[in-house]
Amino acid sequence: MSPLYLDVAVPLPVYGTYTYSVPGDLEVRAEVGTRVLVPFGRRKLTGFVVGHAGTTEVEGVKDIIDVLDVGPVLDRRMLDLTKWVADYYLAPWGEVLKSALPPGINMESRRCVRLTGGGRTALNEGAPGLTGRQRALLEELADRDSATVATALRAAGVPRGSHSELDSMVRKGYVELFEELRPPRTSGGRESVVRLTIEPGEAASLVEELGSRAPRQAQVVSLVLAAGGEAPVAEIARQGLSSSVVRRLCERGVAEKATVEKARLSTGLEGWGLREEGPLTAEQKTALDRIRERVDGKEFGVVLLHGVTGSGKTRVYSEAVAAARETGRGAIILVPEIALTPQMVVRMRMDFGDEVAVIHSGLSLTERYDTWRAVKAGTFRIVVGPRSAVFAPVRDLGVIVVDEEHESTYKQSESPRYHARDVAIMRARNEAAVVVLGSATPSLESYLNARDGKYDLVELPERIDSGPLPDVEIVDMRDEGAVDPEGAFSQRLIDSVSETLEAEKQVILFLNRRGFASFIQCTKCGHSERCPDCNVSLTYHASDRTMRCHYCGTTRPAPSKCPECASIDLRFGAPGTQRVEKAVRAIFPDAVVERMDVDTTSRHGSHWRILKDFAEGRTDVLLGTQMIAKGLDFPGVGLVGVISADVGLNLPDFRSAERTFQLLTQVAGRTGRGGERGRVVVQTYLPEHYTVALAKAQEFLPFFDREVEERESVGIGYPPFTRLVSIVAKGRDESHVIVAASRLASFLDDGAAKMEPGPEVLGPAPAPLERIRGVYRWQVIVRGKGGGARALVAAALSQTRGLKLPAGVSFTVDVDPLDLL
DNA sequence: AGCACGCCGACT
DNA sequence: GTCGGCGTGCTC
Repeated sequence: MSPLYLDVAVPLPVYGTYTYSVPGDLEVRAEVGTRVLVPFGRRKLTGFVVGHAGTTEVEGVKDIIDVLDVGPVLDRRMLDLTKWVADYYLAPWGEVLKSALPPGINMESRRCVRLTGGGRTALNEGAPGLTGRQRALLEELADRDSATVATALRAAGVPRGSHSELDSMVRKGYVELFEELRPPRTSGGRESVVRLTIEPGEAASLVEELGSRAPRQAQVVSLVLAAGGEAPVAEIARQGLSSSVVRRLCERGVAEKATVEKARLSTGLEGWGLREEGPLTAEQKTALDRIRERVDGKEFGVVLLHGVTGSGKTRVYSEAVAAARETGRGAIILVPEIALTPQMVVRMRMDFGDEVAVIHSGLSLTERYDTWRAVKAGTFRIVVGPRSAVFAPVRDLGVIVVDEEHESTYKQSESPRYHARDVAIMRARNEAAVVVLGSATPSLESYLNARDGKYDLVELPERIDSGPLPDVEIVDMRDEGAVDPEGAFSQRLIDSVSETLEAEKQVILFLNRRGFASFIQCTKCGHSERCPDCNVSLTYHASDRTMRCHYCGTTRPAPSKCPECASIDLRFGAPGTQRVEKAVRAIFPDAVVERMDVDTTSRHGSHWRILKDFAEGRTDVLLGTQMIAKGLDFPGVGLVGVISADVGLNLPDFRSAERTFQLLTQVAGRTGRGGERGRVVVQTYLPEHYTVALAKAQEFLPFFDREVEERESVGIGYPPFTRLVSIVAKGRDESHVIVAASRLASFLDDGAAKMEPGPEVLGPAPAPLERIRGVYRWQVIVRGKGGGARALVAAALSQTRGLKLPAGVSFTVDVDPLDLL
């Protein structure tokens, strides 16, 4: 008995699923989990079959056009997982499904335009009676076969949204519109490779042996060796070597030809040779025992590894993956940014060879698709990748590693706003797998879960082969003050930089410039105004000279003198990296200075160029934002200077202390890598702030305890003691935005009153970024214990969606927001 | 997200 | 009087 109707989720910001009927000839193929091409309004797009229905109430049901897959691309588990993500993060299921699949595989129709014969004639005759724009459009189209309507109009300089030029051209018969259905990305996905069948050592001596006798064969062997034991035949041909050379090698029995899935790392990071490693430390062994126990028992569990970089976390990850493989299971290793973790890629490659697929931004859409298919097919059993790799279709998953689990890159900033670590935990729960979280500065929520026994906690001590902890000096800027005209440097920091440069060591200057918010701070006592209810800095609003709390909306007039010490010496904000660069160049005219922030790295590759120049000693002073806090090791660094530790602390956000501590710890770790004791100088107006004071000691635990206290004590508490949902109303008409936000807030208030325990509704208040490009933003925050806040918002949204709201206002919902900016 | 329909100002 | 701009609402 075939189902009559399909439930189809579409990848659009619409909620719920759509019902389609199935033509008889497609009934067998339209299984749950396949993608289907469906008519949607005037267009066609790819939807996902998420269920079957025997009957429907919906009128005007349309037929699906086609089934795009042979067999489901999404199995039951993946459907369940994505459904959970959609429900939990209040995101459309179709959007989640789309982001769980490789990008670029979905068909969609696009409206395209091409020149007609008449149009070409008109153009050749000088296009009489046409406007300049129409002419430009024809000329543009004459150059190419066809273009999408949008591209053609843009190229011809027609303002966005104006179709009249096009319409009149169509009427004249010069151009015609047609619909193009972009096909899914399919490529062969396979390629022919040469693989050495002998050991690398053996191969190396073979190169010598062949030497001048068979130079071509020697060349091929060394080429393949350099490529990591396997190289595409096409690559060898590109070097001007004929295939007969390869054939000889195969006949010789030292190599073989094979066809493989074409998905490999193209960065040349492969290395040979086994690293000499001692036995596991006691702590590593403990961690591994915990992991193995569960992997072997096919039991869900989470293990948190707390240890600094180089304390051997990567080795534990590798052993965990090995444990999974020994029982025939696969693994996923999530990394915050693949470009910054080449060591992880090399390590996994070395330990697991061609079982490993690496997903990185350098892959083309085709390569991503091919990799995904190969993972699904079981060709790869281990996937290393960023956030989205949590959805990799690894078969029989045994282990998920989340490296640097506290990193905010794991939270997607666009819909669906999921947190890859949390999705990983949910996926592992569903598939009876083990999650290994690792960090030197764990997130408060993970550490708390560990402390409370929900996770296994394993502390890894400082690595043995490293130098002593760097010496951290705090410069109290209230006493010392800035001595340069740009207001950036204390005399002590200038002296430290001079000494370091004289000793021919390198300097890193760090300035967390993420702060957009101007704040008012007293230069005498360091006081900055905070909200008594929310324990966050009040933000200065220049427009009406007020201080406002962005959580609860409290407003008070901006002080003209410090409320604590009555000083009138108040300052607004702090200098940014550009201003600091100017200062550095003025104070140290002979030093080679390089600045690294979003502005200097927008050009492709400049990121690497700057880091490479610094790593290789061509730069004396590297100045930058948190970009420089992560990634590569710089053994030549003698000093890390933090221009201001305060910028992050003054952000109106409950996580500002945690972020600052993580950043200070990370940036301090950039020095002392060469075995010598490094030096860190931190400038601050808040030397007594627990974050700064405890960062000096570089110990996580005291900070954790203190921060837990802070979070727990503010009202009903901040995460992880409560959970937040942030809703931002956005629109061009400020009064409409306020009305919409207020109405939503009262809706939520009513709902909260009926709940036990009732979540708390904060706001509406202007978002810290109150207006971006003419769009006003007002925020409502719901906080509650357990799933209360989420449930309340879900209920309110389902009602407000049918409710008449002021025109031109949309809501952005963020469940478990990492920040409230 | 597209895409169409529908309602108000400057021109043939 | 139309053309053409942009807001409002729907898509099984």
